Amino acid sequence: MLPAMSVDIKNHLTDLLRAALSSVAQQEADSPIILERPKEAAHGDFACNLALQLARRLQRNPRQLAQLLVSELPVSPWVEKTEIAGAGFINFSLKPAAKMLVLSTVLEAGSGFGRSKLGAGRSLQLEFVSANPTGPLHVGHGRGAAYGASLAAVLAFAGWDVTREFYVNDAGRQMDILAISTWLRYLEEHGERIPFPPNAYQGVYVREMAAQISTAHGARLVRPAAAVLAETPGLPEPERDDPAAKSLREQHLDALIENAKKLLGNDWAYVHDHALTEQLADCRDDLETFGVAFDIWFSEKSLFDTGLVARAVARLEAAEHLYEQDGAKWFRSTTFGDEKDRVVQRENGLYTYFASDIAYHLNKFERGFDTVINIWGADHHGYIPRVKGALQALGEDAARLQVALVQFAVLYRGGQKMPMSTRAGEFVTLRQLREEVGNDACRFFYVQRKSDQHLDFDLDLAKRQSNENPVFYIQYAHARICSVLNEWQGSEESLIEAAGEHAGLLVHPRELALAARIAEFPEMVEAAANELAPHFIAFYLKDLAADFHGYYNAERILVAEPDLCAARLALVAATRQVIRNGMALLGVSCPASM
RNA sequence: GCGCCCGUAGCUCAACCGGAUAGAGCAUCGGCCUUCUAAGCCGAGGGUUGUGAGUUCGAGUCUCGCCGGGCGCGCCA
Repeated sequence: MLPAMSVDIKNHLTDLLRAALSSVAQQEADSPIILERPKEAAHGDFACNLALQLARRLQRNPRQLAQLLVSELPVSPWVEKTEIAGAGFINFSLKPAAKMLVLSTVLEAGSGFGRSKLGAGRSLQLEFVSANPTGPLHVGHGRGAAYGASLAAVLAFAGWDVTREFYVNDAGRQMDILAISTWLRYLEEHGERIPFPPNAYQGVYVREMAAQISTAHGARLVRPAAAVLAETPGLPEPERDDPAAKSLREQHLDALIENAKKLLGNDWAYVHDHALTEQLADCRDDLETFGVAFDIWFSEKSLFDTGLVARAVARLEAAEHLYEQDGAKWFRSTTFGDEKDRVVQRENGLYTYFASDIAYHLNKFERGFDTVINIWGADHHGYIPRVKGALQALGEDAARLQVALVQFAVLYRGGQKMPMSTRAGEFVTLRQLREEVGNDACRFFYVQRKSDQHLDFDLDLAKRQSNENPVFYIQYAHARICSVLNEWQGSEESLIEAAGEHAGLLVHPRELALAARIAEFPEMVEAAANELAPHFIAFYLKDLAADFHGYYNAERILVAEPDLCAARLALVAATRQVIRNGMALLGVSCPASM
């Protein structure tokens, strides 16, 4: 028997071409050789456009060059024929046995099939979600979570050493607003009615936290409301929507916070931390249920506590990238291609969010990751030049930072766009979405689009348990295979044996197509990793399932001839394995029966 | 106004450093279950890839203009 498992057909063909190339044109021997899988079956199993690529540099007719290359190709036991087609493509057709080599590979590798060394163990940090812990995650966060988790899985499978990180914005004004919102609701519970500001957090979860505090501390945190009200400027009329009114409301809220801090003393920190802990726990629980896990929850506050923010700003200052204007410190980001310079330290001495973000990114780089990837909402795209600029100014190689932008997801129900105003607290939470359509459909729907493409999330479709729903289509293929293997009741080992010995019996066009699809999986993983595009996997799985369903309907698997039956079982068992491996990357389950 | 992203079948979207006749699903129409799960399969129709030029053996893909849509342009986070 031939050493089937050790042969990777694509590499094999590349080697053949490389050899031919060096004898035809020594000076071009290092040119990249790309093998494609032609869409058209008549074009063989692999196609190479090498002759077309090199024709001009070598000043030769592409077809003649292709002819030359073909005549220099070493003989291979796996190649049936080599043809020159079209403008100068070299098309390879493989012997049926060569196309089935992959079955042994899949069955032996199992859940490891498709694993790649592309990343070569290089360290990579992936930061995603990083939502403010000021309320439940909504459907927009869900897309970032699903995309990030799938991408992390793909990159890890492709050989990177991946660290998944959530940046916790626990230091800013937003957290203070959450704390004041909680305290005001608490006061309401105890009969101290202070008008609840329209720009505070309106959600029911705030009342829930207030109730928790009441349960634990009774009325201990009640302070006379009049004292707070007396020192806070009045709110403008609710109808007013002009910039001045908006500004007044923000001032009012800030004043409330300041007064509350004074009134509550240490209890302010208690309310603040309670709210933070609650929301963070809720967020973590939400994500975990969604199959999204993080290795590190990185606190923004810790950057201030360790002095890193001040240090980063000082370093920028020492490198003369800062200047003072109107009492504030500005980073000259225009030097690095930004539209305008940015404030890092305000007139009141407080650092901006940008300053802590510089510190955070500096910290990421200092931790030594080879590559740092941020997943941001597309509305943050204008933020990229200033962060990269700051890293450059600090003497870092900004190219180590990549930013993947995720567009918004828009929910549709009954063909109608669903409103998602966070202000009114009517937004759909990730939790609601998950519970409505289920984790599997949720994860899959989020990643079946290119991430930088707007996503229309059709709730009705996601819930439908029918052929219209791609998740079920793939899971159904898996369940069917389980059912067949169940019926057969043989051992896994015998299938590996069958794949090695009888795979040559598989010559039906659908069998060849299915095997070719299976063989493509490792390439899809690498492509998805390179392009940061887990949606490749989603599309691939749909194609794989389609190939299987077509085969299943056309041919019976459990046939009387034992060798043919075993070979077919090996083929579908390999299909099942690849479905599992692919679905695992997307965080979608594979039930054995449906 | 400036910057970034997008425009592909009736709808939602693919298209692997530019490759051969631009592909799927849904929807529409016509077929397939006494046999391993019909949540399936087979077939048909449906396109000047917004538009005009350019680059080259070759452009949905790259460059420029125009048209249309989204987002961003705070001492907010």
